Amino acid sequence: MKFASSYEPGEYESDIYAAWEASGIFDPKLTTKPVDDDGDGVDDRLDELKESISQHYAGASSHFYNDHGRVADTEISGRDRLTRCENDDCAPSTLQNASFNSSGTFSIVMPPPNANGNLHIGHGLTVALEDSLTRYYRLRGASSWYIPGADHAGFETWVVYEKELEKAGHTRFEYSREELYARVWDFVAKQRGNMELQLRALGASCSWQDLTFTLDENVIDRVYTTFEKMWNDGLIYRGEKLVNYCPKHQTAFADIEVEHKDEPGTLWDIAYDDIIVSTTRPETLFGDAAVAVNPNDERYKDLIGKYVNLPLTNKTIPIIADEHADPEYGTGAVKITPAHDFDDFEVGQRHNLEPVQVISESGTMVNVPDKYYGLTTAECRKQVLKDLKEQGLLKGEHKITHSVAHCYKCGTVLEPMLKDQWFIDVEKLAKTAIEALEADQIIFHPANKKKVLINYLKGLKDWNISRQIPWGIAIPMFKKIDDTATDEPDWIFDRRTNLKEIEKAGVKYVRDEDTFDTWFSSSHWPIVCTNWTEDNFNPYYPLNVMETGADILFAWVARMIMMGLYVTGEVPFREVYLHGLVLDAHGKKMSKSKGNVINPMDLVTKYGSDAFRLGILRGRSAGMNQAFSENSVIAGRNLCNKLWNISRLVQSIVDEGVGPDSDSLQVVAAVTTRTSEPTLRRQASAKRNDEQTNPNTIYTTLNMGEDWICRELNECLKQVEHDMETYRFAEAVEVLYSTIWDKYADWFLESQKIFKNADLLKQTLETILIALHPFAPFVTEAIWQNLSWTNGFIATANWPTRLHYDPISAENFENIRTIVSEVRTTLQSLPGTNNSQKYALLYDNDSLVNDNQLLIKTLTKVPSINSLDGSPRGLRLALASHELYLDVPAKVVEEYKDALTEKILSVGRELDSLNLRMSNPNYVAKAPDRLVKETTDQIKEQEALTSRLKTQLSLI
RNA sequence: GGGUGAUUAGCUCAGUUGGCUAGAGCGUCUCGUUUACACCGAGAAGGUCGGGGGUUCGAGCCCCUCAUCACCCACCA
Repeated sequence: MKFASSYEPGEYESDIYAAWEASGIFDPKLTTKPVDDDGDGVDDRLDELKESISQHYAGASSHFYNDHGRVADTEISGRDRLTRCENDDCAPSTLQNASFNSSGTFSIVMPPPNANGNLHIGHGLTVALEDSLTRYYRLRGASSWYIPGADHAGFETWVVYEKELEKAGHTRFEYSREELYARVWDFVAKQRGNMELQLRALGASCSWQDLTFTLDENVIDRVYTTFEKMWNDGLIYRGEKLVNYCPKHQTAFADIEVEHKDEPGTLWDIAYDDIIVSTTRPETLFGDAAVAVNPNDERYKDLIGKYVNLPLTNKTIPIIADEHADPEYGTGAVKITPAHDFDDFEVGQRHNLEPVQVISESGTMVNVPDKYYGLTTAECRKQVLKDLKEQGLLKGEHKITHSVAHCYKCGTVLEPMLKDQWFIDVEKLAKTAIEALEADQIIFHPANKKKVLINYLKGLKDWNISRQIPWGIAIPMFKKIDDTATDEPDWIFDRRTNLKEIEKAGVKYVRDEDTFDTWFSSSHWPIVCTNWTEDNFNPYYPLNVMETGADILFAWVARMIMMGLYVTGEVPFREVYLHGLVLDAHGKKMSKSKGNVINPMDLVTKYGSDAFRLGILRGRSAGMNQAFSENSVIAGRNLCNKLWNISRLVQSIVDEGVGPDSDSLQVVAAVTTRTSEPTLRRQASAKRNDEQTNPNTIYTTLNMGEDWICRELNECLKQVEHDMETYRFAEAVEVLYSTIWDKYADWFLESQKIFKNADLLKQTLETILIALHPFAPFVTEAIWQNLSWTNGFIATANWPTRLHYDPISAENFENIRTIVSEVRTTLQSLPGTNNSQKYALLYDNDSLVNDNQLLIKTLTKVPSINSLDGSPRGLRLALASHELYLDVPAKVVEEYKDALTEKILSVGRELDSLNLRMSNPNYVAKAPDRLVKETTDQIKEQEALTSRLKTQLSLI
């Protein structure tokens, strides 16, 4: 036997992944280049692919048996079969995904992890989700394409690199842009590779040949094309605007990158001659252009239009009226500093005030009296306050809480700074996106995010795409330096960003040193990953689904939608699945400072990749921030080991060579016949169409347990299909877990220790292995490779078709289960230990029990099952509506009396509540007949049970 | 200030358009080891579904209200 007694993931995972990767099964069946030999304008391979999918649905079986006991006609074509079986529970459900149905493809892109970083827990979740989807659709026959990516992570990487520079005693200012870019490129190249290995360890079935790096040439090319188009369309403009600027990193940010935090601060009252202004930033007073008061503020009405002296300077500034001033706040008078405050900037524009920049890009004071020149803002504030105090101009000081903008990376307080930057006019882009969203061209999971996104887009401001960091895609704009060429535009677009200076029509231009905001290039991700081009056939665009974190809904998803629509005229994806944050076991955010960070790779090493995937999907739903603990990974590990041992047992039975043809089975079958024979016997029904599975796998169900497991597996498949197509991953895992463990192992396999129907065991084991494969790819493949009768990879097997069974027989097995459970419960509640080995089970003229003695005996472990001779004795079982007794001495029965009385009371309570419901005339009149009948039946059942229990009690 | 979500067993969470006695994993307790698995088997305990009101024959689910928590956006001189 090849199977060890427990599954050790470490022994299999890397070999399995290597085999998958080498075989090329992760690459899509279709490329993006069309083949049209017959010239009908449709890609020929699409037809083939669709045909193979139809074949797959058909399951190529010549007969099938449905739940109504009829054998269907032979030779049903795939398509017909699909239609006919839709409501019949005998074929896999029709795939819900619209684009899958039309093209036979499934495409998904990976949100690119930082090329030179390590994967964190969020990546672990992303891969578990995306890979489960990919593998599911691959098994369903789609040409599946999971496109991996690596991010140059412009700002993140730059921050890391700059720290390295600092450590080495250097600064960025010692190098040119070109030198810095080259150095970071080398730095990243050296660090690269870890995360790609980690993706493999997580089992990501992505197409490595198509890995896209965010600085790949085709990416830059596409980004430049879009930029050029926008430039020509007038969507790009250069504006001197206030931007959030980090003095430490010396770059501007988009609004979205700014982190606001509530902090304690001070509001100072400062006398500007006759008027006292309130400010939290006294040091910026040198940049003041006015004092504003509310036009309706009676206190200051007479001062409007007058001039006051600006303290510590010899400047005078006007008092103006503006709604911006809130009479309720502070003194009601506010100083206006257009160059260093967003609101003030707007006030300044309204009143034609000249902005004066008093803080430099490195965060020191400029354009101020010599005394203050060169001080940092903090030093300057101190000095200004001191000087104001000495002059008696500081009139008040109030402690307040206000929100302050911080750099999301280093925490430095951001400085609003007046800068020339490239902006995108987002109005039209946002409008188009909103229309697409409102027309439901994209389905969101969770659904409410659509509304949230529309809300965001409605208030979107123009997008600053300039960044002053060298690590990124250079902005392809050049500024005229030749002043004599007055007819030429100041700025021109040109792709030659490898050159610092260019010449065009005899005029010299110099390149803008800035790089693009990474979100600008990232917004092209679905376009560049799928190789979408203007003139190309591409069955993979739009993507079927975009899976990413809910936290970057605005930063990324919104921009991909706008850009997709702008560039391709189509939405970039049909559906969006957003996952929430993975929190620690107590629902707290993971952070280095709290020390509660979980490294996914540690868990993979400890418990295996599958265990991690199962564990992180458990209990998780779209868009929710949810806790994660090692316990759920342990549960996943246990399932893998369980499955391994299930397979071990099945293989050992198969090795014994028993099957429907063998003599031994005939003997067993003879003593375990069905209580009810189905009207027609199904036959040769489970032949598979794929040569990767044994074409001789044919089974016949021979007893109730076998029919029952087929029914349960069908039900499980149906649920998993539904869950996958509605993105309910946790539910899919849940139903697989309980089907495999609680049903397949605990009942079916236990019963197969007697019956040993090898062909059915093979068939059903394949079913559960394939169904679990999307979630636990390694263990299912390891088992598949170890089983004696399977061929090829399970990763490319066909999704199971429904199993055929006798429904009446399947239902009868439930009776056996009830009997067995009650025997077990009763025996355990009797006084003493090892009761199961003490007392025999007695039955009276009961064919179900008579025919299944061996099974019941095995499952309950009672020493014997005997026909009752003479009058009843011992303890009568009550819940099962069969006349059964445990052969227990009178003395023991006596001790069971209390338990019995309690049981009668509890059944009585239930009966009361049922009767109460029926006594309500409105219930009978208004509730659906189905429910009323159900209640009536229940009352009958409970009454019968009560009377049985009472009889039992009276016997004692 | 605007918005979104949450509140169900000791812990973490399911509970799909309202409909059987509200489920799972982990934890707890009892019993069990003749070879698939102790990463196991059999059983058990544990919830007035955040509070209050309403709609309904019927509410964990729908409506109103209150409370608590979390997150997002805007913004606070």
